[in-house]
Amino acid sequence: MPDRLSQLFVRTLREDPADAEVRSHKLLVRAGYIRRAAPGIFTWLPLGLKVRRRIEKIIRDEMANAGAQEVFFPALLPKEPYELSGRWKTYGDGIFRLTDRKGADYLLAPTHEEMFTLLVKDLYSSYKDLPLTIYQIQDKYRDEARPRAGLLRGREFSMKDAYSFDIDDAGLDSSYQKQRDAYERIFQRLGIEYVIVNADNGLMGGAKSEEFLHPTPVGEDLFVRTDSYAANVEAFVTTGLAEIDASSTPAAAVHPSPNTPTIETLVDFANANWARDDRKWTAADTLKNVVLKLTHPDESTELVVVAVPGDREADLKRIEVAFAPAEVATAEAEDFKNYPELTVGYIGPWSESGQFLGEKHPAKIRYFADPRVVNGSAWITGANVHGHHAINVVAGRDFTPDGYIEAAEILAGDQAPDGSGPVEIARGMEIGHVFQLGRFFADVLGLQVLDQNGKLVTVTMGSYGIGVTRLLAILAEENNDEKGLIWPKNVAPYDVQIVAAGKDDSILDAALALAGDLESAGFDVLVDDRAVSPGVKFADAEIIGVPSIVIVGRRAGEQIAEFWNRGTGERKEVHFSEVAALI
RNA sequence: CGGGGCGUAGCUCAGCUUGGUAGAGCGCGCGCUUUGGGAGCGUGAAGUCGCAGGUUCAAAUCCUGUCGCCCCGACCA
Repeated sequence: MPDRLSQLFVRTLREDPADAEVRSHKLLVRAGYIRRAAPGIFTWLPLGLKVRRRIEKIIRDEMANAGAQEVFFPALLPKEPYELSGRWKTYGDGIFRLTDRKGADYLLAPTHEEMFTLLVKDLYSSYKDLPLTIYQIQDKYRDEARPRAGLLRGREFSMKDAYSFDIDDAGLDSSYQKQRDAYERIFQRLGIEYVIVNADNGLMGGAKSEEFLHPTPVGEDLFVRTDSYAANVEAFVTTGLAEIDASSTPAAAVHPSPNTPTIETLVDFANANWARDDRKWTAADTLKNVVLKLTHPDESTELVVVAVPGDREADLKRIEVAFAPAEVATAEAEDFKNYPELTVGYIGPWSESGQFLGEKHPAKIRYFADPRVVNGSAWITGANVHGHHAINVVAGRDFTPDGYIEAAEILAGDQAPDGSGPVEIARGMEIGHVFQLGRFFADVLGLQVLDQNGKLVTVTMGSYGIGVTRLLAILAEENNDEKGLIWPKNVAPYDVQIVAAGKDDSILDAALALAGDLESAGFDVLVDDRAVSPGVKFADAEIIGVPSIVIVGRRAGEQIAEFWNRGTGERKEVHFSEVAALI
């Protein structure tokens, strides 16, 4: 029997919910697909579940094509595996923790690397068992500091996570490639635009890491791209900077510089008082020294100073990557108390007696610089004396950083590392992530197998995730108009929605008969059999977004219906027998 | 965690400045009419005004505290 709208558990809303901001969130709630249960946590109604199942179907298809087998882990897990991997701690407030009646600690899994690793360890012990790729589609839990945008960033979300297990790096490369290919097919089948970008490997080390980003203004990640290069800004590597010949640069000198609290005022002051012959000073001539507080995994803290050219902001995300696994925060007044060497507002690598910042220099504070601070570059920077700046402070001559890290923000127009020219910057939402974990989890959890020589070797792993409910939200975000949702055919909750438009019983009978025929022909059919005015039915059909709508009305007696393409808006009268071919 | 906004009927909101009978639209029930674009008329049910304390003869409204939600930022394998 086709589903009848009069019986379907759904209620459409005429107005946008007050707590929704992004389009997908508003429409999914208004059209009766989901309901909010708690911040970032949603209840799924029949329509929403149907779409979700259809997305999962496509993912399962492609996982099967890629030779991956489905398993299913609990969402509620004991803490021990996570203690072994260290993530019970490193996840911090990001996981939901709970305690059973005996006082034992549990967590709602944010992701399942440990469990997959232990399962394979449990069952397999020979190289002959490998390679293996297994996956699950399971709800994940993360206690996000701020859930937002409905399904796009929830605290409970469905994710397909796959893991590959190989004996050697070549095997890992091959398993990785299979999943990567599968991801491309999945996103293509779903009609979701994506870019593959190089990503940061995070805490777990490993070799390759690539993110599938969907370019969208509601995205949370920034990425850069050219025709041939794409990377998350976190993974962008600055290259192609040549050393500068500083042999004619005058010696560094300290000058008073009152009332220059910002880069802008400093540049103005420099041009007014230290004018140079060849050109004006610009922000790019100043060196900004940012004081950061590192919190190491053992909870110890340390202040470090990071230098970036004054015309760029320091990018904390990029810096975080460089200092991982330490956590990075900007230093606050409190933190400076223990560091009287630091003259806030006038911090610099050099003072009149020579290099000042750096592990082996008077301040004993580690000093790092962005690669743009090339040897020979000359800077206006703090002189470590209140109210004074130094000019012509030359990198490599007057100071040498303890190390170089990617610290400055990336700007549109920067050169791509592969030489393909200036990059553009865009916003994207992560929809998939493939990456080579390597042996991190296998090491800490002891996943080893015997190789051909009878020797124990540690297995190498890959991890491959796709956010299922996030994909659904993105599909809703991309496929709609002012009237409502417009689902792509392969994920729509129904193939066709039949609207019985007219009060005569014969119209409803004809609609039901047509529905029965279409269902027999293999279509998933929804019939609007309600005793409401046609306007209501049309409006609901539009917001629900089934791509093919068939109106059975005035000419039902002649077996004539109107076929309505929700996407194009095109409507035309056709004989009942022709409907199937149009769906 | 920092900044901003908001909690009044199932939903979207008004009322609060200036204290005095708790409202509208939509939705929901019933009756009649209507049936190709959220239809009409009549009638009805529905609210501890987030919570707690205080001021007052009297608090949705003023004061204090507290909880929650949304947005921006920080954060986000």
